[in-house]
Amino acid sequence: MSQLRSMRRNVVTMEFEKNTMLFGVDPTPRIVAIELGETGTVRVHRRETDGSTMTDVELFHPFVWCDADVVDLGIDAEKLAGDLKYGWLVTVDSWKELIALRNGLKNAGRDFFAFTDPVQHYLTATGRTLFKDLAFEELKRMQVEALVVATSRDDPGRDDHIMSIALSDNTGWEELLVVDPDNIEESERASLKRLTSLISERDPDVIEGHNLFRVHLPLIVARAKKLKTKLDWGRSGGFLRSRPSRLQIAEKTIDYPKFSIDGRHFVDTFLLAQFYDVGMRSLAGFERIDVARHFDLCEDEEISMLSGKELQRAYLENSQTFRRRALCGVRETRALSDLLSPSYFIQAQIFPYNYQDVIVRGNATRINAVFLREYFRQRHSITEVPMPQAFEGGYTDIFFTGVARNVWHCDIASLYPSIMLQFECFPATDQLQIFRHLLTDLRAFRLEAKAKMRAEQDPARQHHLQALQNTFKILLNSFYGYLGFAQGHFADFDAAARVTQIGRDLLKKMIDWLNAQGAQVIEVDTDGIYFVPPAVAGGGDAGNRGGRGRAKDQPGSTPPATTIERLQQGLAEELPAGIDVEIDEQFDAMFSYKAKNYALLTKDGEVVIKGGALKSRGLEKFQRVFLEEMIKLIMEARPEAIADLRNEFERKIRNREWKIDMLMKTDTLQDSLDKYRAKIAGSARNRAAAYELALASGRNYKPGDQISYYIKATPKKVPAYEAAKPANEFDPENRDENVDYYVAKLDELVKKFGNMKQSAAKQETLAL
DNA sequence: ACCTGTGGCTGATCAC
DNA sequence: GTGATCAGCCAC
Repeated sequence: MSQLRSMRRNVVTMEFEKNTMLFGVDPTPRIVAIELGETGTVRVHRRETDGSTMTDVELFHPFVWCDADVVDLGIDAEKLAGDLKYGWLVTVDSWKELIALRNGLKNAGRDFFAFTDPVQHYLTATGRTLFKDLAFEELKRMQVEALVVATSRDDPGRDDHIMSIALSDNTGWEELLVVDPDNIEESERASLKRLTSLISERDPDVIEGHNLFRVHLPLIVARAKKLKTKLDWGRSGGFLRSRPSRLQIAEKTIDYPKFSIDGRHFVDTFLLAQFYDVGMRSLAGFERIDVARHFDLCEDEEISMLSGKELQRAYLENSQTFRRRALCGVRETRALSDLLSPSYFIQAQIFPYNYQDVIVRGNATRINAVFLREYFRQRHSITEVPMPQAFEGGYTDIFFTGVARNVWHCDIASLYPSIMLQFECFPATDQLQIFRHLLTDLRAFRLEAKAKMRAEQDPARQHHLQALQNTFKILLNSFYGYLGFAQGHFADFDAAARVTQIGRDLLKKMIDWLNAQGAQVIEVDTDGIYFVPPAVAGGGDAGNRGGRGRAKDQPGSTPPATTIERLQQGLAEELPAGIDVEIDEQFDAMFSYKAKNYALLTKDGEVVIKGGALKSRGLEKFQRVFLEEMIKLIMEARPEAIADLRNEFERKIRNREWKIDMLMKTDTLQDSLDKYRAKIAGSARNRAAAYELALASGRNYKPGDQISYYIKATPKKVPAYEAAKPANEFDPENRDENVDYYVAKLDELVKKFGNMKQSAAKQETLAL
């Protein structure tokens, strides 16, 4: 009970959580799940304060927006306010009726718009959202992981079967179901039945797993089918369903079977890790071991890294190692979810989507859903999606390449949101001015949440406020994207074009002013400028005119605060009200290579590298490490040490000292293998190593899957895709990597970047 | 059925 | 060998 009370304390209700435009108009608290019920109803599951779950049966009224009256079809429609295209609303009394209505309208050739998801219908129509007044800790989250015996080529007669199913939940409960190797069929069936009854008993709101969708659920379903065992995991008894789905994460498209079950949510930490990495770009890979290592969550690395064969042996020996590995899996999944899911928990309180769907919907889609909910509430007509139109983006430029010393950075705080508000760049069709209101409120809320976070003493509440303000930040930044979102009902490409135009003009104004002050502008991207301050301002000279190492021990090279203030003040005077500029960082050196590609040496001696040319995953690890160390030497004005560095790397390649992960490359498959084959046949693309290996493997690779490979020695020079070999087939006892190939890569790097100093000096002489 | 935006760089391959 | 094209990844 005291634990319960402490959970409840983490519910921080703030004024802004009463904002109905953002959180929906209906305050019904503690809804944990919604599912379709008997005809015309939904079941609404709520968490009681004692931790139990109550189920209410509520009426369900799905709806369709039409562009005209439908009285001739014998259907009642409500005329909506305003004069936007979809000005009539037809409401029905059950999901069945909605499907019939949609078919009827389609057959009659009518234009209409309707959501496809019943939960979105219900939440939009009622203004409810999940999880209001609920602490994240009060959500019942269960973790699942099935380990399987892989069919090996050595033993083709044997089917895959489950070795174990590990389970845990956020109360700390754990259970491990191990299939008896001497009585597989019966024991496996019993394990699956036990799994189903545990789900029913412990009644989780959320079922979590790493690779839940692409690995564990399909596996469990396949075995259950074979063993004729039903998976009735629904809160009210429904069965597990799945359909193919596709997910766009930045430039990657991931195909996966989307599973659903009535009254509960599935959360795949593999997907959470993918989304996390879009912002951070710091994960080495997306297997659980990669992610756990990154967040320092590994319980026992050695155990986590057991190979499939070792694991299978441990299983057959029924060893303690096996049990530890199996449980370690669900513990890591739980820890990962603890870190990565709170932001989505908050978003589920805002957007009219299922928790599970809030995760997979894009930012702009979620904003669109808020627009439509508010237009629905005010019984206002809505637009159709506008015709897409290309528009220009941010201003990027580079004025100096090479090494510069004493580099400052200035940037405009939240450039696009500021421009949208200050210059009224709002969607022309937004007759209710939702865009303006939401943007204004979100900005105020974020400041409020930030201030409260700083003042908060309790770590748990502070954590919640951090997640909250971060969620607001992401939302704020997505509003500009929404203007240019082709599927947004209220998108406005002209408004988006105005935003970027104003942004480009502001940046150019700042550059001109800095140059006029005698500063040397180095690199510019969208909302920020790297520059060397004018000599009078800070004592740091432009570039490295005076030779290396000069600036540091010069008197006045650390500028008095007033110098920064003077420059910042001067810049501010160039800019309109509501556009705030800040000189936020200073660096000892900058290695400026190309637009969006540079490195910085911080005052603490840290090296920060930006840009695909310098740190892309498309480079092998040894290249990334070498580049980082070489650039560090260049920025530290020690270029004479580069030759030694190169020789050391060459020695390690020739002596085959590294593990293969230093030499291998990891590519993400973008197309399905069928599509790749078709493109090759039609000469629509070139062959590529990753796809050729995927095809040769015979395994069912899907878009989003990653393949690691290296280049093996071949008698003759052949294209990379012919010399590529999967990294997992690398034999450390009989190494066959092509050392000449990798040494040549090393030399290319030295040739390309080792010369940079010279070219820098040359440009500099010209510039000065 | 699903989908925020534009700008920029590189490596691999292939046609010329 | 050179340039064009595509795919993949990264900055903001």
